[in-house]
Amino acid sequence: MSANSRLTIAAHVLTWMAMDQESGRVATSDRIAESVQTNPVVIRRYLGELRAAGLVEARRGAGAGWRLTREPAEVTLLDVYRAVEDGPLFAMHATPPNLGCPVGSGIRPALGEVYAGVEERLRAQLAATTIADLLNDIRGSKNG
Amino acid sequence: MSANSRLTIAAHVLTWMAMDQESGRVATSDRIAESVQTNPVVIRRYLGELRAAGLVEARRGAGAGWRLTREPAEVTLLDVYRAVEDGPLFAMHATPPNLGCPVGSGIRPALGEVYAGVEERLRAQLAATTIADLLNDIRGSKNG
DNA sequence: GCTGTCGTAACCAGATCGGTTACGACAAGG
DNA sequence: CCTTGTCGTAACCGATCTGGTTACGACAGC
Repeated sequence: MSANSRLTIAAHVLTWMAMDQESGRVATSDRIAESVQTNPVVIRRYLGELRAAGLVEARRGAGAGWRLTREPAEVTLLDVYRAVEDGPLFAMHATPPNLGCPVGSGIRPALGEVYAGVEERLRAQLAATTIADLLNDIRGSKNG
Repeated sequence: MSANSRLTIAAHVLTWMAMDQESGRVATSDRIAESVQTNPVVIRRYLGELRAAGLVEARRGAGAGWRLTREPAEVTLLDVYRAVEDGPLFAMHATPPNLGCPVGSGIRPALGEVYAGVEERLRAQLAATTIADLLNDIRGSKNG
């Protein structure tokens, strides 16, 4: 699989913000980029998508930065997934198959049913974990 | 998501072979390519991966072609998935995060647990559908 | 106005994937 | 033995995706 780290990065960003918001400091793309170890512009691109999904908001001007719009316990990985991934998990043929062939015409609906079930389960599982869960997990393994 | 059609194509190929083997003709990459509507070399590449997984075998020389090595009812989509997809569904950071940061060091194991659970369910669901199921589905919707 | 940050465009590099051409390897059949 | 048809695979191209980087205008607080 073309391994996709977008969900990982986005979850990292939000978890970092959830932890950082207790410090009273302002979350900027520069500080987040230090934790992810990448370029601030990359972080701003992710934050832009998260903002479009309503998960974060930005303040501009001097002393600008980012803020979570919801409690970390109310943001699930499914919300994050929806924010940064658009297409389906498994795609159909890039160019249509031969519809004159029984398999060519029938394989897409047949696989479509399977894929729909798989994705539904996947989403349900992602919805079962929140940013707060991740934060607790991180703190728990650190203390214990 | 970088929509991946590899599982779709591989399942198409195997389902086509399952249907075609009843005709008594020889399955060649050229004939399969007609149904998928792509280049025969592309099909041979897929068949090469499926052969490495033990799902098909090839005969060379004149009158050469491909054959399924198992009954279609004994080949699941999980077998196909394993044959043509290698990496994990969700990847971790391409370049490691800042391990000096609690989130940077803790996010990977925390997400790793979630991802492992998701993949396990995904595999279980793919294992529940066989090539024979797809073929029956195709024939059923055609007749009904 | 000065300053710091966002917002975004632009370009590059690497990886993945399908599409295509080409050519050697192989085995059946005449 | 040689012709034939297919496999097996390398090589190259182009499209797409993603991250990395530079650059610069927009914005708001001081």
